[in-house]
Parts: sequence; structure tokens; C-alpha cells
Amino acid sequence: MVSIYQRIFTDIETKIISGIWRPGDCIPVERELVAQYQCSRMTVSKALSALAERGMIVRRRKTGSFVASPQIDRTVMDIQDISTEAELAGHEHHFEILARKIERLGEVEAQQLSEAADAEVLRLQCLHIVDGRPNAIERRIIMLDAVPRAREESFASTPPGKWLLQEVPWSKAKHVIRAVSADSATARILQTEKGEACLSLVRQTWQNGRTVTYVEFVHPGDRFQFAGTFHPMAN
Amino acid sequence: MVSIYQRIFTDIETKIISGIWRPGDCIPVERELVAQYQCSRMTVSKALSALAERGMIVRRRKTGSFVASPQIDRTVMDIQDISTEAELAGHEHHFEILARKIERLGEVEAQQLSEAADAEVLRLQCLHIVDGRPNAIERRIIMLDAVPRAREESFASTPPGKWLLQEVPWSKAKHVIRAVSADSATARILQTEKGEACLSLVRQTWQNGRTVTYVEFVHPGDRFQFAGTFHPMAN
DNA sequence: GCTCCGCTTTTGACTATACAAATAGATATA
DNA sequence: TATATCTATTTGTATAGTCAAAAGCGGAGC
Repeated sequence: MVSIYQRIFTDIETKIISGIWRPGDCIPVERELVAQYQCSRMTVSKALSALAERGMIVRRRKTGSFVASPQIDRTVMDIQDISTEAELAGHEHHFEILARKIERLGEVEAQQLSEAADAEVLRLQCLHIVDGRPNAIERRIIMLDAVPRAREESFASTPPGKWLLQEVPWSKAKHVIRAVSADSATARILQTEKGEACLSLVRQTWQNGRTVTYVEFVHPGDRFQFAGTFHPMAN
Repeated sequence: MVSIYQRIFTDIETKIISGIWRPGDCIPVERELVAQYQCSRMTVSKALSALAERGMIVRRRKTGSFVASPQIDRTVMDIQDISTEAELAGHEHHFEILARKIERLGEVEAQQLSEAADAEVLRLQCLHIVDGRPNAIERRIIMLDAVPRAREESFASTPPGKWLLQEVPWSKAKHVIRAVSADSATARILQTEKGEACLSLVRQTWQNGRTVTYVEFVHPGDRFQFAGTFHPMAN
């Protein structure tokens, strides 16, 4: 037995997560939702306020409420966009696509991702360069059945991470951060030495239970760190 | 011009953060707050619901609302208690205090922490052992003016992190995660090799703008990782 | 063209009230 | 004594309204 407020909340949330309503779309104004759910304005308002507080929608007087830009999660976002963040902080950032191919998932990887072994995927390898020095290797797998539009995307101008964030709305994400020693291939690409301590971030992202992407970033330890400030209250 | 709802929210939040109300304390029931703030029950309810949603208080029918156990931040908590988590996951965990001394903060460190150079601190070094193998070195500084009770605490039974979490309520926390190579002292303690990739987590915690503690955990890269699953909605 | 003014829509905050659900504690019953 | 039942308290959800603040829009006047 769910409350009306919860039903409105999850209904709208589902529409956003499933991609039916995309970022920037306007959602029905309170008046319309009141009519639709046959409830009072307070109830609708409570649901919309809760969605706004979680950053899923943005509310503006007179114009109505809109689906916000995807975030996955604020703290995750902090981690995710360190490269972009560096750029905003005045560092020059660009990237190169080292490899791009479409293939089917192998046995081992399929098990790792809990996906079917014959699933078609786009496999990418990118190098991120900040202030002229290699900052990260990105090895990414994109599930083509979940994101068919990736098939035609060249990723020439937009890095895959950013592109996916625009393309695929919210999702669940799992992160693993480890310290690893650079193998020779990695060391060569990152212009560092074999055995050098590197920071590895693996992220798997889901949308409605289906894997969207699996990515590993490897950063040279002397040129990179994750940082974040957390405090209980923003309001 | 702040709303009544926000005033109630921040008033209670302040009392919890400042430690006036400690975990487990009961907070005034809605009826009392209505009288105190001369507002309607809905307004009080909104403030308390918001506090509950952020995990600062727990609400129970008939008995009232109580200050929840400190969390700092849920995602941070996930990172923080990996050792404890390992224990819950069936691994045996214990720790040793390697060093414990009270001294005054040196110039360099003082600058690093943005604190006064002559501030009295408790300096701790611990070794965490999981399943018989060294899992982390913990190097910690506790500001004694912020946590005077640490002076008499031996940390024989409760690890410093856990003790502080019980002792000092919410706070702001800053995290930095890096990959570092083990120096010889670290390698010896962790029973690994010099130059081995290690994961370093530095955390500085504040309470009302004053530094409470500064700690660095160094984990051997082959025996440790941070993991976390995030999803937008819990409700 | 331009600015200013008022109208209207939409969200934000709040009130006063109602009833339902949970439950601790007292009371009655086997 | 142990168990079932009642009762009072507190939170949870919802209603139906009010007033205010923000902001887009159009028209009047220049």
C-alpha cells in the first residue's frame, strides 16, 4: 500500500530514468498532476519538492518544472568529472581515441559484467591528456543493445563518458578504486615507468537493471588523486 | 528571510552537530515544537521529515524522534568502514597501536591542517590486520582541544576511527585518495615490498569549523580496494 | 523601436483540520 | 503468570484553502 505522494514520485522518477522524459523536458505543472491523480496540491507539491531536493528536477516559478541534467550521484559525479573539473580549474584537457571496435563479449568478461557472452559491445580505448601530460587511460565497454546510438558515434569531439552522461539518464553505478602497478603497456602510454603506482577506478553503470557501460580509468599515481568534500547539509 | 521550516531544521541540526543533543537523545515531539515556534504541525513535520530523510534523526510513532548515530556521510561511511565491513563479511579483524604520544603541532603540519602551530594533538599510529595479514597503516592526528576526552582514551579495545565516530557527531569531511609507492618503513610494516603500489586515503574532519582529526590510511594495493554502489533513490 | 506597468501563471510557504497507522503502556482476562 | 485487549500518544498522510514571491507576457505610453 503506497501513498499517493510516493506513487507520483516513483511515476515521475520512472519516466525520467527510463528516458521517456529527457533532460530539459518540462514535466506537468502541479495543476495538471492534481487533476491526473485526483489529489490535493500539497500532495503533488510534496512529491515534486522531494524530486527537486534529489536533483532530479528543477523547479521554476511561472515556467514550471523541468527534468534536470543527469548526475548519477553527486559524490560519484565529483569523482567522475575530475578530468572535466581539471579543465574548469584552468588546465588544458584533450583526449585521443586509441582504439575503437565493435565485437562480441568474451566468456570471461561476460561473467565479470554478468551479461550474455555473445552481447555486442563497443570497445574503446582513450588517452586523456591534461596540460600536455598523459593523465589517464580509459578502457571502456559500451553495451550496444542498451545504447544503440553509440554504434554511429565517433567520439571525436565529446569524450565517451560525457557523451553517455548526456545520452543515458540516471542509473545505478558501482565503483571500485584500487592501487595497481603499471604494466609495460600502460607505462608506455602514460609515459611513466613500469611498476609505477597507479590509481585504478572501475565503474559499471546500469539502467533499469541492464548494464550500460563498464569502464576502467588508470591514472598515474604522481599526477592524480580523487578529492571530495562532503558535508551533511546543503539546503 | 528564512522560512519557519528552515529555522526549525537548522536549529535542530545545529544542536546535533554541536553535540548539545547526542546520538540516542530524544528530540521534542511535534506538539512541543509547534508550541515553541508558534506554527502549525505541518511545518514542524516538514522540518523533521527532512531531517529524517538526511539520516540525522530517526522517527518512531508513539515514542517520538531521536538523534541518529553519526554517519558523516553515507558514501564516506562506505569508504570509511571497509575494515569493519570486511569483519562483517566474515573476515577476522584486529588492530595494534604502534605509537601513541601527545605533542604540539609542528609548523609544516600546522599549515597543512590550517591550524595553530602550537596546538596540542594526540598522534597515533595503528596497524590494521585482516585475516592475519596487515591491511592498513593508520597515521592519525587528533586535535585535543576539539576532543579533550581523547587524552585519557587508550584505544585498546575500540579503534580510533570508530571511537571518534561515537564521540564526535557530524562534521564536514575532506577526502583525498591517491596511489603511492610504499617507502621502506611502510613496506616493512605492511609486510610487502618497497615500491609496491599502495592506496592512500587521507581524511580531514571538521566540527563547526574546527579540525577534529586528520588521518591517513595506507593500504597495500594487492589486498585492498574501495568499492561502493550508488543509486539515486532509496525511499 | 524602447521602457514601465500590471496581469496572470506557477511555485513556495503556511494554516487548520482530519483520519489512519503504529505502538508503549495500562488494564482486563484466562 | 501469561496473554489478550484497550487506550492514549505520536507520527504519517492527505485535504482545502490563503497569501506571497517570482517571472513571463502583453499592452500603454514615450
